[in-house]
Amino acid sequence: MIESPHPSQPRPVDAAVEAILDELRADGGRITSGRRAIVRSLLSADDHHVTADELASRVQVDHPDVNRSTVYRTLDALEAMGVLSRISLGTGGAVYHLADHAHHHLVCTRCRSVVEVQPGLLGPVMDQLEAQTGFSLDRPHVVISGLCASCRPGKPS
Amino acid sequence: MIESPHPSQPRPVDAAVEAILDELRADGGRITSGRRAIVRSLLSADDHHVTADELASRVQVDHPDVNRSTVYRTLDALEAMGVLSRISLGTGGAVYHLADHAHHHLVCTRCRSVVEVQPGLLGPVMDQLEAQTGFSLDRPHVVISGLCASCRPGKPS
DNA sequence: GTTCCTGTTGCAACCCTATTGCACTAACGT
DNA sequence: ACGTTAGTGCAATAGGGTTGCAACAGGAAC
Repeated sequence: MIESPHPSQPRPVDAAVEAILDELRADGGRITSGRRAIVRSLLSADDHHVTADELASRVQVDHPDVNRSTVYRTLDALEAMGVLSRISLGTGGAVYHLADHAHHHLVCTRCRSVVEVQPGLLGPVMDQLEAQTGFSLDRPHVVISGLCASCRPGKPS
Repeated sequence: MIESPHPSQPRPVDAAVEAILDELRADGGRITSGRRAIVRSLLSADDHHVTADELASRVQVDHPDVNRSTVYRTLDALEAMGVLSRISLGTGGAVYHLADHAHHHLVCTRCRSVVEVQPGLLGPVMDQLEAQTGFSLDRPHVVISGLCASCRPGKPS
């Protein structure tokens, strides 16, 4: 990993990592190299939805000494702080994404890909559901399953 | 279990059990006492959402020799035939309900109670989602999580 | 009624995701 | 530098479900 030649212009990812770590510290938590690596990996993930296991594997490339249970515990801590959301996709592992990136989820039951849906679309219906049932809906965690365009019957492979 | 004194007027549950078993037979399957017990228990469940484990326990009261894996395999078979739907509630076990009883689900993340929502309400939004994303949504399996009225913060216990 | 083919079952072992108890380590306020 | 205490690695455990295999049993054909 080559560091930027312009330390006075930190990469946005680095700034975001430190911002989250600061939250963690402000919450009475401690900053360890493992946690820094986990947060960095979380932020630099291309797809915004990572499972705990994927994250552990990625982190362990550079930090083989970071245990899977540490990843789980760190994710728990970050979720408890509201920094990220844990989305349970039904089958298989849960996925995590940053909480500031709010949306609903469509997940393909065959290829397990996740498509994000703007929260606006479901808003009015959710309001109506809440009024009818007295539920307080968990809007960032809404998951609707189905078959994505490529997995629909009639499509090749 | 006392049988009806009027065998010419079978109880509705019995008729429904045999109807499902007939489907199973028509599909090339065989009818066993275990399967009959499982289907009967499924149909006489008061709440329409049973987990595989609950079902196994109920069946084993009268049929202790019916194994858990048999329950899973029978439920799989019935689901494959479209007789029932398996709903994955996120955390904890999946629940099953009859497919002819279509609805969406709100599930409380605290007490795990399930409230049914008429399919009509979400229909238009689902159409829109499908058009936008190319997904073919799994309408009977829609689950939205949240806190039910009794578990909302500020309520007693 | 018997036979035979094949679907079904019980059992135990296993998989996957996640959690936990415990002894040890290390962050960070002082 | 030190002490407190949060965080960590490790191994064991839990929950929910699946699977390989040998034995068993529907039920169509005779």
